[in-house]
Amino acid sequence: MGAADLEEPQAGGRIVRRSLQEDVAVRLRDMITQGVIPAGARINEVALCAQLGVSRSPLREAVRVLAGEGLVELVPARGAVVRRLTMKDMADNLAVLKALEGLAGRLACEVATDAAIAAVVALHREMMDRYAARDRLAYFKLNQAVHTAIVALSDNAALVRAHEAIQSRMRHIRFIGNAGPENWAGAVAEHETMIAALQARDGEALAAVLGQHLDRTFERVKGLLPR
Amino acid sequence: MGAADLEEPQAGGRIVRRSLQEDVAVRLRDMITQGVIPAGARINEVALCAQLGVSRSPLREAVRVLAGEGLVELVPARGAVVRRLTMKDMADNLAVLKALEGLAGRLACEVATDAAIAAVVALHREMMDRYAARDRLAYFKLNQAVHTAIVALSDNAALVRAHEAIQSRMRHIRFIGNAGPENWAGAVAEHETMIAALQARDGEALAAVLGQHLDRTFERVKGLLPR
DNA sequence: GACATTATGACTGCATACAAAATTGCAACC
DNA sequence: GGTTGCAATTTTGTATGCAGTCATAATGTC
Repeated sequence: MGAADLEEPQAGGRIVRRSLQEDVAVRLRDMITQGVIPAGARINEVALCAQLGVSRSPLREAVRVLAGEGLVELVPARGAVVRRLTMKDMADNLAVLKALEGLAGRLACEVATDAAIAAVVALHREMMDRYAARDRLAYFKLNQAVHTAIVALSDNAALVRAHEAIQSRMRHIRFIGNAGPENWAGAVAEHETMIAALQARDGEALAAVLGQHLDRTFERVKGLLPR
Repeated sequence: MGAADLEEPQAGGRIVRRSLQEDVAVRLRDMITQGVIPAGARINEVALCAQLGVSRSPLREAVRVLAGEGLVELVPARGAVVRRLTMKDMADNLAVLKALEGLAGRLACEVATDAAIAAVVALHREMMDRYAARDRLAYFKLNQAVHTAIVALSDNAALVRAHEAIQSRMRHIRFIGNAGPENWAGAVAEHETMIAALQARDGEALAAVLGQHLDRTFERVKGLLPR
């Protein structure tokens, strides 16, 4: 898993040099969302180094980046621990997410170009195809991509960053929630409504349905949390 | 400068073990907000290590944390660069901040205890004292503390974190804006209105005045930005 | 048998060493 | 005059070593 991503060939674009610690950071984020490293677990440096085939320096530095993002917590003399979300944390994050996506929705309807909206719609359609094929992992990734893309329509980098920070913290819960027998059809229907509001450029409606969608998502994954 | 902070003695509190990289991170944040390391500047590791009297490991790891927070940018093979805010970045951040503080204001009026509100009012009064004494640095710090405290009243950790992340990115602009001859009295008056709304537990009013305050703050520091 | 104490092992934090890449300076060339 | 090629130096990225700290198991005492 983790392959078959949505990377563009970027023929003429700027050349990208990547450092080892960046790759490690990406891998660690994936491992956390997929539960390979469970919430609350300590990160054993030497063990992970052996597994990933890197030395401790790039791993430690990658972990520090995740700490800054709030994905892990640094405990002195005890290393890094994957942050565990309580029910309240989840609710808190969702409240913030609602505010952010609401703002994003309103801005998107105001400033996005038709082409950009069309691109999101295309993403949505691809997601629907995956739904039709019952490809859960692909659906999950495209679902996240759609939300990220809608926020990106706002053309507000700070908003994108804040949104991504919160999303990455909740991604694990969503990941396991995605595997369960929740109301998949319901979520899909909400997405249809979202896209309709976006195409109509009705910011208020989009903000409202995004909020609703988040509330219901909360309901869907609620049972998976401690306390 | 940087001394005379508002740290509690924490006599009975839990013992705090601090690592070197944490201290370095704190120092770096201060250096960035105060412009000791200017926006857009590369961070020279060996030079900073010599200045701070630490080796490269803790410095690099601290820098990685700041990168995760979005304060600096990691450029492969070229180290870390202090993120530079364009006018648009500033506007973007403010839009998000408005959404966050609006949410915080509404929540605060709903859930905060009277004692907690009283503590914020006390902070506000101390800030007013500093204003009366024209102590700009102390005023600046207390001003930030008041905003942080109001957000903290919401009892929403995710909100606090998101707010802090954005605040820390704008802190430098505010710092230099604080030194200039802006409309200090106006800002102070807005703070009075804020506190009044808080004491009245009028969430909508508080959200509105927080938004206004942010807009005007933007006006005040607008001229200090590139482009 | 339960509890306090000590000893052992594992792990993190920091420092340092080495390798690879980039910046700088200079000279040659078009 | 400006650009290009090259070499020297600086700087970053990665690996490794060592000391301090924490967790756990073993030991001894009541």
